Amino acid sequence: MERRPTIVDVARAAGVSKSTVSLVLQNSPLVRAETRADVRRAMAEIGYVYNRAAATLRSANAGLIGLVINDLRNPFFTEFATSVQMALSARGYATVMANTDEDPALQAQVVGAMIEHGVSALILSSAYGEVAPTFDQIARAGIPALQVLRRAHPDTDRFPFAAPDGPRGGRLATEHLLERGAKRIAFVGGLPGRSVTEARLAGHLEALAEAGLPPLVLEGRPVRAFGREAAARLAADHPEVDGVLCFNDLVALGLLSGCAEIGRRVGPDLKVVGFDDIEECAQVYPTLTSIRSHIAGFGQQMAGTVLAWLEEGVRPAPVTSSAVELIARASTL
Amino acid sequence: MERRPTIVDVARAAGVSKSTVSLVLQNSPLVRAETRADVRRAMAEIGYVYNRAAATLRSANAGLIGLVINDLRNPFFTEFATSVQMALSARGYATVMANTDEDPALQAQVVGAMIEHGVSALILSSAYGEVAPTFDQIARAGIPALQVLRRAHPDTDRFPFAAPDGPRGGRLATEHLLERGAKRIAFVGGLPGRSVTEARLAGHLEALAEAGLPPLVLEGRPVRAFGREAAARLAADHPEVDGVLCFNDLVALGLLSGCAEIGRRVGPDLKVVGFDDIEECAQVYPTLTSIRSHIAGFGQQMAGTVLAWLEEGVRPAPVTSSAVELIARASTL
DNA sequence: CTGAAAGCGCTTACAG
DNA sequence: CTGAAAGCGCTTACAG
Repeated sequence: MERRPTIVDVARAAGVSKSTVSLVLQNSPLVRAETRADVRRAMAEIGYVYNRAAATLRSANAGLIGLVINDLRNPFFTEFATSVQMALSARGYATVMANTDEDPALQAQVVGAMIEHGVSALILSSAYGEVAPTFDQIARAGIPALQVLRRAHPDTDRFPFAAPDGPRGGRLATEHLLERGAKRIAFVGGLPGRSVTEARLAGHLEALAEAGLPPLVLEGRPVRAFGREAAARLAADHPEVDGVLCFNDLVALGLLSGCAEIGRRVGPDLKVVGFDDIEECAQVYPTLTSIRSHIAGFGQQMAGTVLAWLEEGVRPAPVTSSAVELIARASTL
Repeated sequence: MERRPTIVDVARAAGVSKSTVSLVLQNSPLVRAETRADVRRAMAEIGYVYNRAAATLRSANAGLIGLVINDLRNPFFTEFATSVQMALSARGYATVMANTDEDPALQAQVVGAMIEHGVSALILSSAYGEVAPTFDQIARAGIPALQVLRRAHPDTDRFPFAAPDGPRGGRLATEHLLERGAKRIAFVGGLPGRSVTEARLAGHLEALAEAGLPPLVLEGRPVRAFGREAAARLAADHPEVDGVLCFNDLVALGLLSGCAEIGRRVGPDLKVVGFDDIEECAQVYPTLTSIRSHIAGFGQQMAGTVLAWLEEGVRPAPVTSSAVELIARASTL
């Protein structure tokens, strides 16, 4: 039957040894240009396809990176994951991707599967909770693993962490609301005790304290539905609130919908700032002021970071914060 | 150095031969329960991790499925990809996922990389355009490949195609608009000549013809920004239009924003139907009537279909349409 | 039910 | 620059 051709077949067709073919495959400078061309031609002729499984078995680097995401349906994480994957692809790596739906047990399982598949490194936007099983496996496998966006495991020496600067973003947003004349500001959405919530809230509370204003925090799931609910709750329970910093854009977009529903004008009556600046912020009405996390760029950077670690042994700093900036739009006019 | 343990180490620890270990790994009924337990215990003790690259080299099925998506940032495709990936994961398969950003050349490249990595099968929501390089490679590799959502390659005998029922959805949406009293209906968004546009439009035009109404089609990119623009264009150029079927939910959501912007009331003044029923439809204000494609269920089904093909040789029918239904909400009240 | 042997398709020293 | 040989960690018949 039509067995897939191997380097032996290529060697025969090109009239060289299989070692030479292997060297050509690795772009080794040891092979003469002419020989290289002969070999390449032979490959094309007989339809040779490189078998990475065999190469992996012998060498180690499988050219596979694992990407684990807590919520791939959330557009923020989708944008991140997509930009990581495309950057890795451009560097010749394939990406095994898995959504964990915020479930640490499922996360441990998919990470185990990825290790079996021989991923050379991992990028992990972890679920919260019992993450020991996940990280123990990674430690045993001894592969580079980068924590991104959420600091789920405290040992950042072993598992370096990188994320957009949450405290700075919280501060910028709050200062902006104050500049635009807000007198009573609420922080809406985000679950307590989670690293992202803590970071964003910290900057917010600092700026608020400096302005001599008391905090008002409405905790909640970081989803549209909560934002929508919050619009009604704010109007009913805290009518004096005239400025809102949302935990993320989804909450803010939900809040916008909720305000439209109850006839509250966003901008004049209630100033709203989102967080992350996903694409939709510029498309809704009114357009949404947000803290830009430059998530696509951040994803590309993480791809570069993990490959530098893997290929050149450049271990990233334990903690890295990437720059954020405020994008002012109609929701705070 | 700390070499990763192999089946030889397990065999030694358990006091059996490595063949036996291999059989245990494959859950072969040939091994006695007691022996199996001994082996499993030994594995746990020495921290054995299965090396799939080695297994693949010898056997073939790598337990890896390739998932190629034209636009992973679009929430409709994200939902699809995520549900496929999670269903595959539940069946013990890992997913190599890649976004092609609608670029057929990039698609050919990522498909080539996936084949090198030894994916056992492919699920492909293809880019449009020059897809021959993509499908030629797949044919040469001789692996099962399922076209989903978009019929990019005409040879559905070789590359079976499955998608939610576009004509039926187009018809249901149009009939609903008519029932709700719309007298002049436009179809907004979708690029001409593409399989999805053609399918949805076909059902729409049929239903319109049966009602004796003339068509009005505004072609455009299937994105929010186009929908937003379309709101203004409709108001200016076709003020008589009182019902709109959008190519997809993104266009419809953009249209809703655009209507809010120009102060046109969706529902009373203009009835709007989206297509696919992504999660956001139930969250916006006003809530959006849409054709539910059951995309998560569809994704799970596709995972099952490709595994049945791969594992049991059950080749799918050349063309499969999955059921759609209309979900009526406030945008057509 | 278990063991010994060959082989999957590469890469890696090691000679030449 | 090129070739012959060993070996990566499994699975697969084949005996027993």
